[in-house]
Amino acid sequence: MAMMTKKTPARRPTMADVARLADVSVGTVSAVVNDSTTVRARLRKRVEDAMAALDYHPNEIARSLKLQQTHTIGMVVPDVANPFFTSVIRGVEMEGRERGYSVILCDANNDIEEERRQLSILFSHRVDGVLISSANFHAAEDRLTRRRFPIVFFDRTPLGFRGDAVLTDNLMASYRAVRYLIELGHRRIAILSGGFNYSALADGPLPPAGPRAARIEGYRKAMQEASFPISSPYFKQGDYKLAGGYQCGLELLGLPEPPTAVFSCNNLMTLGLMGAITERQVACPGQISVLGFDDFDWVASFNPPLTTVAQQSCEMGRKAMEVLVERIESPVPEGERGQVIVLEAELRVRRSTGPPPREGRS
Amino acid sequence: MAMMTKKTPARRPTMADVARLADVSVGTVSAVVNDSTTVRARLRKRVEDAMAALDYHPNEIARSLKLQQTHTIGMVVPDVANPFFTSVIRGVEMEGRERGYSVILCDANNDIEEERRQLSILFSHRVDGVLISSANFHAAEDRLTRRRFPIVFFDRTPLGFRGDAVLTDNLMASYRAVRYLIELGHRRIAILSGGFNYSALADGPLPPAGPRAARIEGYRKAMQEASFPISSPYFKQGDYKLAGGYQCGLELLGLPEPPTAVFSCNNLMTLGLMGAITERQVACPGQISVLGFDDFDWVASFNPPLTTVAQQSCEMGRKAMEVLVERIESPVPEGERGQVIVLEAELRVRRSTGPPPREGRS
DNA sequence: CTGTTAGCGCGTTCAG
DNA sequence: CTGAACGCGCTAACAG
Repeated sequence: MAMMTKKTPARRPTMADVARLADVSVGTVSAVVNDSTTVRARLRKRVEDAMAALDYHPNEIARSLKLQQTHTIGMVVPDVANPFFTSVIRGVEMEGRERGYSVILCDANNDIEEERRQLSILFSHRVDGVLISSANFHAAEDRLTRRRFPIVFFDRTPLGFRGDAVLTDNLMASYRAVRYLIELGHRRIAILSGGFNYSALADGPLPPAGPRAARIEGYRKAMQEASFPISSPYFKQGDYKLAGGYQCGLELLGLPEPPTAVFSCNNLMTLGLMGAITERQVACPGQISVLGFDDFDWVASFNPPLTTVAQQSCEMGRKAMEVLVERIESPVPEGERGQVIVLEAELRVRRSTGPPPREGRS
Repeated sequence: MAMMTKKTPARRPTMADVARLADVSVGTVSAVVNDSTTVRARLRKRVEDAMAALDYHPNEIARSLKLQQTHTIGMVVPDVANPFFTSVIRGVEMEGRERGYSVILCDANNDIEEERRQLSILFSHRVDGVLISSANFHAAEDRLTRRRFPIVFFDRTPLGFRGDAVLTDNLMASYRAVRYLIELGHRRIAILSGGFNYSALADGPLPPAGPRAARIEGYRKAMQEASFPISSPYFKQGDYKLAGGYQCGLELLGLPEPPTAVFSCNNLMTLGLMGAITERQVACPGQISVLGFDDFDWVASFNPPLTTVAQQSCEMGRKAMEVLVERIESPVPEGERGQVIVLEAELRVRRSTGPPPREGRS
């Protein structure tokens, strides 16, 4: 029963098919596919016609097996839904397209175990390299960097990192942001930072040392330089998520002496904060100024339009891909350090920041 | 010169290496990798240890070549940066992970020529199937559906489509949205729709028939049912982008008799519209109510929080992947129609909608 | 210039 | 249960 099922299941044309139709050898077909110049125009034409007639697409899998390279790279991000990463992905895509690389996208979902699994799958697929914003640098560095496998970190790197990476100058970015607030006349400035939201910390010896520490440090530096105290009720740890920003916002607003400005280190938390401000009917920037990290379409349409520090997210993707391809095509010499590219962020002043209210001045 | 470059360039362990180390045959190693039950526990253990010691990852490329399937699918979206697609991608990722498929992401950038190229690359990579929100159904349908290549459309489909697809019930969604506005007492209701922004239209016989037509139709139906006139100044065509929404918003607000409510068919245009409203200092929802399409983190944090129609974007991704895998693993019988899954959207009432101002009532 | 052929790493058969 | 042999589609080296 069911004898003739799957007989010739829509087999895709192979080089041999093309060769047969064009009445040449597979070697010749291969030559025209890889456009070696050693094929006469007439023959080439015949081959190309045959390819078109058969709708032949070279089997990249077979080619990969032979050439030992797949023209595919893996990209693992902690959260595809975060607009920052979305924008980086876009940059990677663009650059990849131009350089002939496809990208396999993996969402690690901020889960370190998942990340390990994803990496393993990428290895199996024999990607030529990996782009990663890792939740666990230690493991990733150990498994990849030491093995001389082409890998470029972006957004986050481990402490004392020696490989290739593309990063934002977070310290300078947040320093400038807070300085701007200070110049506006603010003195009671709160910071809404992320907490350690990675389980990675439980078992890894290295702290994430991602953007978080640098952003806090920039705040600290600016405050200290102005000889302003950093009072602990103004130092809030969120969860990098909307809910945390909302909660911290309510707490800040409920303080006996609330801050006149808040520097929010993360886009999602900024949203939560604005939600709290709107709900409590506090005037922004009249009563409280808000300066957030990351700039997207929606921040300018907010009410009020948000002043932000804009990372060059798309550019970060492009550069990361560029460096990766460079490494793939000419591996780094023995014992050489990788290159770390640092991107500047830009302060975009809109209307959520202004001078502090009267009673807020010294 | 340079005699010994690339000598053994960090060769990855192969099955033969594992077999040698475990002192078994490759056949046995293969058996444990594919966990055939025909391997004794003791032997299996030895093989697994060897794999771990060598950090062996099965070569998925070789396996793909042999098995004629890559466990990889291609996903092409018109715009990776659009939060709607981001969310769909997330769903696809999740479902793919569970079912053992990796996804190669392609951003067609709303460019039809680019889409064609991406599809060709995906074919070359021998993806097992494709998920697509196409800018050009005609070409895509022709090239894929007719060839019995597993493909699932999402978000947008061609008119009279007969294959597999996962869609939102856009007509019902917008009908309900507009009805809600009508029940609130509005009568002068404007619609902010997208225009034909795809060059596809120039050469294809089929209109995109994406969400656009259905959303307009829902509006028309609700208005007609209430016997309200659809006045042409209230029927705005944007460009699906922020700038277009802003521009249309200004025009709407500048009308001698401005609408008391606006139904915006696209998330980016909603943002532009809100920008215009904020800038003109028009009270929302006091003077004008706004109801937008698509629901994301930021809409609830807006001032005022936006009332929206929420598509099940993540679910759309999951379902699309589910159907695709189903097709891959058991191809549709000759002549059978594909299945079209329709997802309901949900109205999320927040504070950007309210009754019309006094002078707006009949 | 063009044809022929040996693997790339793996899964599968088949005879032990 | 094992070991050897073949072929998936392609590239590159060599032979003509």
